[in-house]
Amino acid sequence: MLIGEVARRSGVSARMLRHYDSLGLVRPTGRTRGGYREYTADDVRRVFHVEGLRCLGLSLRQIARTLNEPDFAPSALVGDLIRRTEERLSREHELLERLRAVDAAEPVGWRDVARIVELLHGLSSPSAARRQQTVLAPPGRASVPAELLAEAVLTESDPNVAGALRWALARAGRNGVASLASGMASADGDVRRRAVLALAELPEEAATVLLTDALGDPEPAVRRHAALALGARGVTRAVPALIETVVEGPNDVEASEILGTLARDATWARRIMCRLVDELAGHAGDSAVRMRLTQALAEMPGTIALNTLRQLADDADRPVALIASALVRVLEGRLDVGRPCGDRHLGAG
Amino acid sequence: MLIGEVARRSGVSARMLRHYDSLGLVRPTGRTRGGYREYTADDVRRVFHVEGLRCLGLSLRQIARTLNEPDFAPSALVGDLIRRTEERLSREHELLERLRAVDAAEPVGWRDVARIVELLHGLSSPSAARRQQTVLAPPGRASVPAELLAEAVLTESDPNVAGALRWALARAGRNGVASLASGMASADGDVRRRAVLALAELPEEAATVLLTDALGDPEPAVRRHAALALGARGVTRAVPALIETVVEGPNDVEASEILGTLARDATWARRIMCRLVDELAGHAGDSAVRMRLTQALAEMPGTIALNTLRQLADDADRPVALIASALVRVLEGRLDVGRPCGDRHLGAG
DNA sequence: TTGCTCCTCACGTCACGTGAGGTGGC
DNA sequence: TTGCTCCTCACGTCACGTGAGGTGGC
Repeated sequence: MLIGEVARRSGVSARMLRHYDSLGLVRPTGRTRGGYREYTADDVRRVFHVEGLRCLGLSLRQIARTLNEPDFAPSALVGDLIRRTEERLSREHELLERLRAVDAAEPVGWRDVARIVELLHGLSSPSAARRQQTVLAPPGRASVPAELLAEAVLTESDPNVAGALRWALARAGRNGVASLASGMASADGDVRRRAVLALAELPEEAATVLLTDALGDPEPAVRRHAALALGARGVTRAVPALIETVVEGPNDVEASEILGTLARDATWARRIMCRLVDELAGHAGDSAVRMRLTQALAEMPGTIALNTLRQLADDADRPVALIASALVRVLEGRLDVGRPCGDRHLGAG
Repeated sequence: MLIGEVARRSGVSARMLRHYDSLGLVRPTGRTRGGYREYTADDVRRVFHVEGLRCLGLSLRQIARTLNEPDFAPSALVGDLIRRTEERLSREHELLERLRAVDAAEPVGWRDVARIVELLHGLSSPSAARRQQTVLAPPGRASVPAELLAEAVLTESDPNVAGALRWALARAGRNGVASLASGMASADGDVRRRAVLALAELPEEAATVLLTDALGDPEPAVRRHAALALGARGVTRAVPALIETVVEGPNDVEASEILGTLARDATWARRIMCRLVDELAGHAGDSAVRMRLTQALAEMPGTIALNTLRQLADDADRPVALIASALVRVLEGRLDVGRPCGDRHLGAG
C-alpha cells in the first residue's frame, strides 16, 4: 500500500508518515523500484498503534521508547501523564477564570485589561498584606469591579482582609450580589459563611432574600450570621434562628439585643417571650444555656420579662437564680425611671 | 536601568527582554556608550503591561497589535480567548478521562494500552452500530474492563447498545459496581436511571444495597426500576415503591406480578392487600388507576383477593366492575382446580 | 587584572504545514 | 503526452533556553 492510501485510511498526513519513517516509528517494509514507500497490513497496524498512544498525549519520542525498550512499562509513564494533565487542566482553569473576570469588567482598552490582571494578581497574592493593600488602594486608583471583590471575599481566610473586602464590596454597588449568590450555592460551609457575612453588609433587597434562604442552611454558623443580619433589618422570620443563637452560645449577646428590638412590637414580644420560656424549660439541666436565656429576657423592652425573672430568681439552679435576681433589680430600677418624672432622673445621672 | 536589573524585577529573562526588543514590544529608550540596553521606569512599566496581557494567553504577536493598533478593541479577542480556552479545557478533560480509564485497566504492556484506547474510541463512537460491535466483539478479542462498560452504560442513549452493555457488564465481574455507584450520585436523572437498570442485572450484594438507596430517589423512573429489581430479589422494602408503580402506570404488570410473588409470605400478603385496598379507596375518581390496582389484586396468590374482587364487581365505576367480575370468574376457576383432583384436570388440559 | 554583566549571532526544541524542484506510473 | 502521486530537501511556526565568542565597566 502506498503512502497516500495509508494516509487516507489512518487520517495521518503523508508528511507525518514520512516523519514517522525518519524517526523509525513506522518504517514501511518495502519500496517500489521507483522508490515509493510500500506499507504492508502490519505496517498500517503499527500506524494505528502509534496513533492510539499519541491520543494519550505521548510524544513521538516516548512512543519510540515504548517500541524499542521492552522494559519500559506503562504504569509509571501513564501516572506521570495523568499528573501533568491535571496540572495543565488546573492552569487552564485559572486562565479561564482570569479571562472571565476581565470580560465581566468590560474593559475599554488594553490598559484597562492589564490593570484588571494586576488587580487579580494582587487579590490572589499569598501575602495577606498585599491582598489588603490591593483592596484598599487598587492599582491605577480605579475602583475594583464588584464581581471580583465578591469572588475574593468567598475565599478570603484572613479576617482583616475579609473585612476590607466586605467594606469595599458594600461601596461597589449591586453587582456583587449575584457572585455572592453563587457562593451561597457552594457545597463548602466556609464559603457559604463568608457569603452570608458579606451579604449582611449589603443593604439591597436581593441580599435580604438570600439571607432569608440562608436561615435554612445546614451549617449553624451560616444560620446564625444570617439571623443576626436579618434581625437587625427587622425581619421577624429570623426569630427562631436568633433564639437558637442564644441557646447555642456564640453571638448570643448580639442575638439577645436584636430580639429585644424585635420585641418592641407587642405581638412579637409575646411570641419571643413564649419561645424563651419554652427553651428555659427545655434545657433544665444546662446551666450555661439557661444563663444566656435569662440574660436575653433582660433585653426585652420595658418590664415585660420582670415576672418571669422574679420566678427565675428562686430557681433551683444557683447561677441562674443569682443572675436573675441581679437583673430583677436592674429592671425594678427601670420601673422607677419609668415614672412621669423618670426622664429628668436619668438626665441628672 | 540595565537589562539584568529589569529581568530581576519583572521575572522576565534577559533573553526574553532582548526578544521583546527585537519584536518591537518593549524597546529600551536608550543605550550606554558600550551598547548596553538602558530601560527607563516607563519601559519597565511596559514590560509589566506585556506580562499582564501574556498571562491572559495573548501571543506576543497579539500583544504587539494591542500596542500598535489603537482600534484593536479587547472585547472580541477576549471572547475568542475564552472560547479557545474552553475548547482546550474540554479536550484536556477528555484526555484525562482516557488516561484514567487506561490506568484503571492496569495494562501489562503498551499493546494493551493501545487496545484500551481503541476500545474507548469504539465505545464513544457516534455510530450506535460501531458502539454495539465494540461491546459484542472488542478489538483483540480481549474482555472489556468492567469500569469502561459501567462508564459507557451511564451515557448510552441507544436502547440496543445499552442492553448489550448491561449484558457485558453482568459478565465482566464485580468491578463495575463502583462506577455505577458514582452514576447513582449524578445530578442527572437519566444517568441515575441507566445506573439502576444496569445494577438490576448485577447479582452482587453491593448492587442490592445501591438499589435499596435508589428507592428514595426523586425521579419516579429510578424508584420504579429499583423497586422491580429489588422485588424480583425478594426484598420486601420495595413493596411501597411497587405499589406506587402499579398506581402510576408504566411497568404496572411486572410490578403486580412481583407483588404477587412477595405475597406468598402470609404476613406480607396481608400488608400488600391492605395497601392495594387503601389505594383503591384513595383514587376514587381515577378509573385507570383503579383498573391497574384491580388487576394487581388478581396476582395475589391463591384466592386471598377473591372477596375484595367480588365487592369490586359491584363497583360504581363500570370498567372496574367489568374487569373485577371477569377476574372473579378466573379466580373461582382457580378454586375448582384447587380441589384435590384439580392437578389432574390441569394436566389433562 | 579579575570577575561580572552585557553584547550579537545562532542553533535546538516539537509536531507538524507548505513549498520547491524533480520523477515514476497509468 | 497529460494528470496524478510520489520522492527528497528545507524553511517556517512559537516562545523560549543555551551556548559561542567577544566586549564594557567596576
